[in-house]
Amino acid sequence: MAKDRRGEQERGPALARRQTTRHSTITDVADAAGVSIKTVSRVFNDEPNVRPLTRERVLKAATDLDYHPNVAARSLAGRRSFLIGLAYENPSPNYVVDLQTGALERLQGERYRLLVLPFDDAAAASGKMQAIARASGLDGVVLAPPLCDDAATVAEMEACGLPYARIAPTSGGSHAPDVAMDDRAATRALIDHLVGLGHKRIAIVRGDPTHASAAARYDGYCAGLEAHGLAIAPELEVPGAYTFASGYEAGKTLLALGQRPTAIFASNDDMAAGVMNAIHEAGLKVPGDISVAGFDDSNIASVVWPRLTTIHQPIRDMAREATGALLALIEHEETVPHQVLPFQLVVRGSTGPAA
Amino acid sequence: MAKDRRGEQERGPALARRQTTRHSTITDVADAAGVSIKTVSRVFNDEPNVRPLTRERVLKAATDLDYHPNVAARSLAGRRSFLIGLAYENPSPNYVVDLQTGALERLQGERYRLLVLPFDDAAAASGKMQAIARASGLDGVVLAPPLCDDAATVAEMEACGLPYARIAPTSGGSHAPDVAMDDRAATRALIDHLVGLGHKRIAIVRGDPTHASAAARYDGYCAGLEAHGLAIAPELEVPGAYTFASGYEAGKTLLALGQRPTAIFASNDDMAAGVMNAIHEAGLKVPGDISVAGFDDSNIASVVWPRLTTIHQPIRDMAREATGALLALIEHEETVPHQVLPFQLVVRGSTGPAA
DNA sequence: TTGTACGCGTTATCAA
DNA sequence: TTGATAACGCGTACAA
Repeated sequence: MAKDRRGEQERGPALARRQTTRHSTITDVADAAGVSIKTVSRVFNDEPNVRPLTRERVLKAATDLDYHPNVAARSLAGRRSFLIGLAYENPSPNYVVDLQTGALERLQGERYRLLVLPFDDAAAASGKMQAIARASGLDGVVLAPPLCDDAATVAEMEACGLPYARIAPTSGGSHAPDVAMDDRAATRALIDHLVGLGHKRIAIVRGDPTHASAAARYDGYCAGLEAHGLAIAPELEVPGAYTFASGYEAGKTLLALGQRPTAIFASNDDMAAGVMNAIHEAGLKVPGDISVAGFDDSNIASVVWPRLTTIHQPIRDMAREATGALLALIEHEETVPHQVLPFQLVVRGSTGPAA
Repeated sequence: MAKDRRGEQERGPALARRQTTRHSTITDVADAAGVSIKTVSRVFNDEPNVRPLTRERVLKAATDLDYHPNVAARSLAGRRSFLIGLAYENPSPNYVVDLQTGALERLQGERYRLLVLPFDDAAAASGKMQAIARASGLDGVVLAPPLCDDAATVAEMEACGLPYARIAPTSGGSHAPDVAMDDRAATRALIDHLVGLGHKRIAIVRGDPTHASAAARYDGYCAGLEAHGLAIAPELEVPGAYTFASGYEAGKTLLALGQRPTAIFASNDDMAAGVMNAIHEAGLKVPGDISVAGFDDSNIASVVWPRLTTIHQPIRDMAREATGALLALIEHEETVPHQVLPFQLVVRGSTGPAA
């Protein structure tokens, strides 16, 4: 008993709103191919137990009818939305786009789509992730730093049971898969580079203390100095907030010192650009008078003058891998182990021999 | 006859996958409030004809049960996904994030969610918008430049009947609402500024010819020169591609000229940064030797040294308004008229008196 | 290897 | 102002 929907008495007033042609459904395809809807379903879900010939008939019918599975129906029946969220609170556009690009790369060719979830700060996200996820029907969430280190958010995710993965986390309390980079070792490599150029007074502009990466980079800085037998001078450590403006202020502070540093390591590129701005304003030259190094290798690093020596952080790669881990979790409920991706020291024009 | 779902014989093997608690449904709320599901539906859709008292009872029950409407079911039954796409092919992270921020601002508090749709170029998008929209079940799409000027894409959108809005379009053939800015007038304002500083040899680095904005800005440049009785010298017009690298090359070309310009207008900030890089490398000073101006007021403009004099383009505002126009189209089928948003000349350190 | 029948949680129709 | 009931299009047991 065919249900005979799709008769001539089509287009209820509410339905005829816009679409000129009714989209064909799984039933249409089944009828056209002379099979049941279950078989069509099997074909479109790559399930086994379909004869190649049958499969072809179905595919042909689908093509002829320009059939595309209805996402909403799939979601409802299958209890999954094929929607994943990317949550971040990072203020740097370069970073954000890298993040998105990486996630999207992994989703390429999959049925999953990406919803971007920007937050002003951890407080704005805290306690709301679950509600947002439910309101949007998310199947899972990728948490970028520093959100992924926010205790309240992590606790909430653990409690509500929604699959999630973290990018470059540094805090614990989570059973979620994650992809990270060794910020400490990377910073050490940068310090080694500076010391190799003859620098002995190396300053640091520290990152936003709420980002765990700030601590890791500071650790690397200290370890680097110690390894080379250099003293850690308190006046050469100035606070920052990972923003251009904070780097600019930090630069001015350092330039006002009685005995200036010969090199400044800014904990990210945005701050390094700010530092350089302050140096230029003071009429000094980079790297002639002072060398400057950043961290991230974001777009800004190759756009300022001189271009920044920095650490290339594989943000895209991390986002891609984290998304992959999330998919594995959602689809097979399997947790891929903690991954550490390699960094790269990129030497450009902003660092040179010590004066 | 209550259907008695939600009995004790819960958790089919496939269902029990993750969630510890079954989410309550509209039926649960209806039962708890002693009304029919239709009434609950009315309340949650702000439909009329519900007694205030009844409404309250429903709301109370919903709160008690932590009820949230199921997105998939809503989409299926209502034939709308509450999902809109933001399609762009812009390579500048600053621009992209502004775009997203603006769109999300408008979506704040609405039921709609945003799907980002980046494309490598117009060719990658051409002919696929409809398929993507269907595959993701989009209710509508916001097209950013230069995608919104791609003839094939526009034609496709017009043909398939999916609601869409355009940001700063310059091509025709579309009935969609759009929000724009007067690039020509803005460029004129910039030229006026330079002429006011005494410049007479003003060069232009043109934008990517596939972006219609490039032509508008060039027009403004010509109009500005003419208005001040200045000649348009062909050797002072060099091509560019809206990228940092193309600006850098253009800068070198202009510096190699027998008689150098005293000011360079780059058709966007990225190229202006490239031009400044070339000037610095040549050992010249900005603006002492040459003034440089950009267009967009993207993040890069306030991060290079000296900071760029530029045109503040209200990208966020345009994205917000375009998204609003799209919502109006989707919800009320009403096309809001073409909007033109104001620009702003931002004078910073990169322009100064002619030498 | 294939099909039947039911359920997913809403919105929409139409009657009350 | 309300409610019963039929779609919406597909996944999934279970039967064949």
